[in-house]
Amino acid sequence: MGTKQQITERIGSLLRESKLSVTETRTKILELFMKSSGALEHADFEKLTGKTFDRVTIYRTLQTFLDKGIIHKIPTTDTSVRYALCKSECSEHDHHDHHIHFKCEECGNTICLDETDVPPIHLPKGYAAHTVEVVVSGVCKSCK
Amino acid sequence: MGTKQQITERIGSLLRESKLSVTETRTKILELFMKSSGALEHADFEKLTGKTFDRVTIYRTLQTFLDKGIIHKIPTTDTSVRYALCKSECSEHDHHDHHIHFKCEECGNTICLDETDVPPIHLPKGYAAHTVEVVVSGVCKSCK
DNA sequence: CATAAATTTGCAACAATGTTGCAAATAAAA
DNA sequence: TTTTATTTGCAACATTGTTGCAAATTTATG
Repeated sequence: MGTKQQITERIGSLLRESKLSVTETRTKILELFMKSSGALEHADFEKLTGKTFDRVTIYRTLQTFLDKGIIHKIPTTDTSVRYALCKSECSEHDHHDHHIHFKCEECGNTICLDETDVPPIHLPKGYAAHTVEVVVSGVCKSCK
Repeated sequence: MGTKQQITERIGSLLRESKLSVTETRTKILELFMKSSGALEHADFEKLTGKTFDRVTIYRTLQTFLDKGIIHKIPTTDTSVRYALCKSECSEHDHHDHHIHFKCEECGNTICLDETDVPPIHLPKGYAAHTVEVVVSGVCKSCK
């Protein structure tokens, strides 16, 4: 994981690579992503340690990160929106998630299973697939 | 598809089987589900032909149908919630969707691909799967 | 390092979406 | 037909997401 300072430096590079100003909000939000194992939703960012950020700022920051391919959304069956950090293969114009998502029914956490590939889906004739999203619900390692 | 009257009768049976009163709202909403090929969202129900139903009634009706296993939700990456009719295998206490969902990036429609099975997912050790949701985005038959 | 230019933030105001309690209306049971 | 149970619609509210704009912060420039 690295020291606090190393993480801050890594975040700085990430933001500069994406041609974004290095600001307190962006740094804090990325820190939270790196610290937490699972996917985050909007509410998680409002209770950030110390200073609280305006809801609007958080919405805009998350949207910016989505645009730049730094984070991705995870599909849900409710109105909540969950976000997770992208791996290095993702970029602004070529944004793929080749992993599946797992939502634990016990603890409620959603995590990216990076090692588990999305299986090939055989669609009926006439359909062209662009992206495939897989969300598995069940009981996770920790809750078993 | 059958005549209007046959559909109405089928809807009546479906509701009675689920131990629900046969009301105008429920009938109209089920009619809309049966007429439309794809998944529906809340807004689609508000502009129902003729009489308009209260938003609250629609929310409650959809929730009731979910509880009874008449419809199911489809995961999305935004805040919208999409619903589709369940097939006969679904019931109140045993609710599976063994098909995948396809969202067309052209026309915006979401449809259930009933013939396309969900492939088996090989999870890492320690994870127990309960349900698997697959949503494929791309271009559908009609838009190609 | 100081200043100018560009970007980001926070506030206010609004829009859209979802929820709850309760009385009136409707459907089912007697 | 009358009684009982269920459903509906209204009002009021809670939550979530959006837009314009001025103040604050960050980056670029001399």
